Amino acid sequence: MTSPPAPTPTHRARGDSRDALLTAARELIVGRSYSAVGIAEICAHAGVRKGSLYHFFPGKEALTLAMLDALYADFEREVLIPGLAGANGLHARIEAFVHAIHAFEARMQAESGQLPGCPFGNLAVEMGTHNPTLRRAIRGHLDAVTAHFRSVLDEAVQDGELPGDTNTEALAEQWLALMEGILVMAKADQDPATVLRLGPALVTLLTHSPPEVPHER
Amino acid sequence: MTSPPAPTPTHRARGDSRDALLTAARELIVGRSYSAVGIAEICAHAGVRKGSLYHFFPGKEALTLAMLDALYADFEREVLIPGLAGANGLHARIEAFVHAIHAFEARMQAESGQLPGCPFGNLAVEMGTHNPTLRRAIRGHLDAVTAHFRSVLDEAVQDGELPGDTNTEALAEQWLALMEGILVMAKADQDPATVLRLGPALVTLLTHSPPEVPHER
DNA sequence: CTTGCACTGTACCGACCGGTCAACTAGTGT
DNA sequence: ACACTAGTTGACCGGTCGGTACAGTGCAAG
Repeated sequence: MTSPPAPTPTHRARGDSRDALLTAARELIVGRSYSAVGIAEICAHAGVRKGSLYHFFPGKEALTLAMLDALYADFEREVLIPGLAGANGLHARIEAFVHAIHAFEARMQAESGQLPGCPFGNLAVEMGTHNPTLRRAIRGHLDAVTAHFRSVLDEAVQDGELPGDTNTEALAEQWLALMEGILVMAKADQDPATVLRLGPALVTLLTHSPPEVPHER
Repeated sequence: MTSPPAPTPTHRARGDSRDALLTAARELIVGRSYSAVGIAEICAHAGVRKGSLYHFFPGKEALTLAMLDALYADFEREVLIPGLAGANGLHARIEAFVHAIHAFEARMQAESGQLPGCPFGNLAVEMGTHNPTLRRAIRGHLDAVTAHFRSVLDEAVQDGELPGDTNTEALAEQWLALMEGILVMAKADQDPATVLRLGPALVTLLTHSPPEVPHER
């Protein structure tokens, strides 16, 4: 423990260039988009030269992939878990979640002047048609979000707030779809109030889950 | 009628270059995205030289604006009106609309190999944060779609299918948001079946409109 | 002290971006 | 026959894109 405070075998001259690149890529790509942000701008924002970027990552796509992993981890820890587990009852949890998203969008707009919408949904739309690697990675993160939604719904079923035969898997996916749509609209408006205005739709969708018509086949 | 079939006063040597440019821009930009398609590619696809493009349009943005106007007009005539007015009853109309959207996405994927999602939603997401002109134009088209949804809901209220105090304006906006979200998910999946899988959420949302809780204030 | 190696800095690449320009072509009105 | 002009053409512009090549640079182990 008296040795220098570097647990890793590398020397790491000064500040971690890799982390700086990931942070810069996150701020810029989330604030704008994948194709609107160039390698040069990411490097400048991170205070790192291009050669270092290509030492740590094979290219822009790999950097973005790593950035998305870190972004999802933070989103899960800072928004998903506290926003969903904080309140009691399904209705209250939905409202808490909507307000957490609203707060995030409003803060981003205050900081950068732009309302970004959902970073994962944005990338899914942007790269869905011409970058299968990124598309699949994003799809995986969206699935992880759906799993969190589902556990909330399962709890609501156990507490008797939803019918026992509720298809929580399907409903969780619908929840995510509506959330993504709300954020598309908010981005089109560039107004965080749109999140609050459309939020009640989530309550309608989630508390009236199976349309009384049994699934005809 | 023995004169050449050109009713307009201009000479128009051969095929309309302007229309060819609009068609090419539509096919390419809808199939991929604004920034992924270049001027050169649009011109090549239209069989027109770059100089002609800049004769008819001041630039890429103006071309896209005109393309979006034509695209919305066609969408309204070919999908929105027949898809919504074809059936009787709200439930049937929703299902007909979902199937119309599914058919469009499946056809696009069969033709171009890519499932595009909603062209307007895509552009809203792509340009929302850094092209206010395009953003506002798209927002206008989305409003026009909402107006169509609302008239369907108003009819349902008049027919007694929805409560008389239904806020059809708010509900129409929620309808659009959910539809956009469904198309984001379908694009992330690159699978038109996602439209059908999530379609029932529209029925839930639209036939249970105001959560029985009166709007607390 | 010397060697090895992770990391950095800079110059450079070909391709492509949106956009400009002047010269040309071909119908139209007089 | 003439001039006018809408439309067309292809060469060209500066700038930026993602990515590459390679010579340093400084730390750590031998």
